[in-house]
Amino acid sequence: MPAPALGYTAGDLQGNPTAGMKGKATSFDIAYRAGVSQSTVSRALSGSPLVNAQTRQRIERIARELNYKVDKNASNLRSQQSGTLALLFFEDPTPDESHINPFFLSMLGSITRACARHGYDLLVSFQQFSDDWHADYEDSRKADGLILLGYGDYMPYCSKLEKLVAQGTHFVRWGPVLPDQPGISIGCDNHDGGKAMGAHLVAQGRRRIAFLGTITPDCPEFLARYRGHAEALAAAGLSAPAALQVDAISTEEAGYAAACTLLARRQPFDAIFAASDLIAMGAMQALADHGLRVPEDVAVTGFDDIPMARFAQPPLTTVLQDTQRAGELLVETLLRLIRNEPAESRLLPARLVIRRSCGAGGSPSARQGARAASARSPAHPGKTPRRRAPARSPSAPRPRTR
Amino acid sequence: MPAPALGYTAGDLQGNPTAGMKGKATSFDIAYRAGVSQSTVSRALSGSPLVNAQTRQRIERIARELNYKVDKNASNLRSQQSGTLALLFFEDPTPDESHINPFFLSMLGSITRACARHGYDLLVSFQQFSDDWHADYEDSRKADGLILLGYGDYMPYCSKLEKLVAQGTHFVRWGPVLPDQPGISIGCDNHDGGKAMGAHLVAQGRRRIAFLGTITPDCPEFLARYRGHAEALAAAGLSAPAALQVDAISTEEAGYAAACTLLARRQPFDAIFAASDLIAMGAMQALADHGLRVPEDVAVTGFDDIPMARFAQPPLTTVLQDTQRAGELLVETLLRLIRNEPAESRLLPARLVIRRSCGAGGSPSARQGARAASARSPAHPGKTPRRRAPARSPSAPRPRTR
DNA sequence: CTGAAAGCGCTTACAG
DNA sequence: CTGAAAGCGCTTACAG
Repeated sequence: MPAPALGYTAGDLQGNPTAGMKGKATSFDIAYRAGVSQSTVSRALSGSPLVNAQTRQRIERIARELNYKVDKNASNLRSQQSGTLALLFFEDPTPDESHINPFFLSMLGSITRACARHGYDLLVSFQQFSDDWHADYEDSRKADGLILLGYGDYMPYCSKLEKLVAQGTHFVRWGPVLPDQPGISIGCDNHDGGKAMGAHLVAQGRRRIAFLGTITPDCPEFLARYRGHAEALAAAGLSAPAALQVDAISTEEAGYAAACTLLARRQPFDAIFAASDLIAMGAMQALADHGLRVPEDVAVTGFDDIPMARFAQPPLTTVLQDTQRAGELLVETLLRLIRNEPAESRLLPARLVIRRSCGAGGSPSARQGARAASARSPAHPGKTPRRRAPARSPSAPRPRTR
Repeated sequence: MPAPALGYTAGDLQGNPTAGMKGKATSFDIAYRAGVSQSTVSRALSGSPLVNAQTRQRIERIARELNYKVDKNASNLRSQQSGTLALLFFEDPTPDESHINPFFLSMLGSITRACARHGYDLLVSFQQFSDDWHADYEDSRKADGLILLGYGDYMPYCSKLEKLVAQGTHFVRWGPVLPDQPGISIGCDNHDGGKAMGAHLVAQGRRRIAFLGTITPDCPEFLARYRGHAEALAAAGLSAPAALQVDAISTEEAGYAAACTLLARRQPFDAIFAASDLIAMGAMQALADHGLRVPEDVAVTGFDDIPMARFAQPPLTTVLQDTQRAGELLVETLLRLIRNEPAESRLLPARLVIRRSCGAGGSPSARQGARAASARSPAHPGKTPRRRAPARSPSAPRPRTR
């Protein structure tokens, strides 16, 4: 019996396209039906220019008919790359079953999309700091590189980053860009954002501005926001007294507690700059529970512009971190690293988003009117809708005396 | 020169543990150093009981020293499974760069954790309905099974599910459990949740209850909520008039628009049951813009209990879908499918979460008092905090006349 | 308990 | 433009 012509044995491949096919089709099945070698099938399907156009079409048609998909495990093994990026979340403050920080969730969305655009898959994993995460993904060839996301204690984190660098792992990290940072980071210009917010509150006539958020070196992002803020105050001849700063991690609970602590200190204040929106939401809750009005009694602002910031009552003035852009940049940078192209750390601009919680936008009297009107008229509708306060309305500083 | 003893050539492996190692270590490297065969290394590291305890320890130590990790591509290729699940999101209504529904984000969190608990990786992908998603992941052996998540037009979706079933793909889907559903679904008991909410609003004394949310068969989940609601009304001798129902997909924008449409119809109503929290948040915004108070003029309730529901002003009464449990069940069920164990569709109980937006909890007079007090006293703190309204306080029905 | 060997399904020099 | 061959790094019968 003569040896088969093209390196495969006919086996049970005769007959109609799918009859007799056990399990998934392989490139040999396609080759047999197309009357070419398996190499040619591989080339045709991977878009190699070395294939005759007609042959390619025939192969593609057959592949479609057989519902053939290249086996990623085999192709990855052979080509020594995975076509996959791994996203590692760190949730140090909330290792329990609680909800994930919505800001990171937004990042997740944009990273996922960016990966898809670049033809990469995304492996997602939630990590504890104790985990031996630094090695797993790239070493086991599940991913070509890592994206690191999450607040967290800075020092232990840093030493893990060094290990990653030493191992030659490809990674980018979302976080503050610091001088002696191991590896590459993409972050938001926290200092600038904090400064803009401080200046804005001052322009609104606020004079005694509290800051809620941990400002130890463990929390370099909050620290940078605080420093920018303090700089803006100083520029206006104001100070950021220690009595008006309370530590808080980025949760509503911490924000609530921090605001209560602040209130218990009995120091007058007319504004709260919270280091994150979550903290701000908790603080607003606490203020409401103490019978204080936002922004009439206390202006409250946050940082991040998470989706629910718009839906706070009143809508929360905050600093937008452009997660869309961040996700794209993170993925792009990581891909450059993987391809051994030059790549560098980057700071994304922070943008002030002015809503009503800072006292800008809809004036108090308009609010007052609305309230009075609504008291008169229970739910029968048809009134002309009040214009929604535009997100970025210019706002005259309201002078305040304490 | 004698042939090497154990099937590998010494190569550049002499010297200290890592010197001379090009790239990652392989099981052959470990075998060489441990003085055993590569097979034994593989067995030891995969936890086979067929390995001498001492040998195993030696191998494990060396593997640690060399920072060795099993190559997933190779092991997956060989064992024909990936140890990975794929999570496919469908975002039909919002194909743009906008934010993802926070409810699904919560699910993502719980699914990720459930996967980790079971030792699986999670591949995440956002899909358009047009995509040929039904085949890709499992066929290319990137995942052992799929988790399908997302609202969406029901009919086209359904035919894709049939295709998946025909192909023998392992998948579970989050969504309504319907009689002639292809494949396995895990969902929330939307009917029951809607009924509970309807009954609750009636018990609060509300009589003309609007429903915001699309109730065509395209949206079987909203439809089920609506039907449960209507059933509760009927049980109380009330009706759910068509004039008080407005279609809306699950976004704040749609909720805002739907509430405006409702108001423009000039039909009296004293409550809005929104088919989702996002719709409810938008509706509350619209009501506020029309000078209507929640809950004094209109009670508003939602569905999902997304994180920001607690932070609405007033906090939103809603129906909790237990995403923690759902994620776990989704993963567990899929794993059973993959292992060819019996598995079945399941309905998770819905739980009413009572906050202030429905008129229960903190009484109007208390609110009034708080407001008056706050008007008197600008931000100097130290007052006794008002008790936060307990999440599930028993509430006497407040009679209402229109 | 251990080793020698086959083979998972590809990609990619190498040779024409 | 195409084919024959090697080999990616494992797992797993098979034989002792």
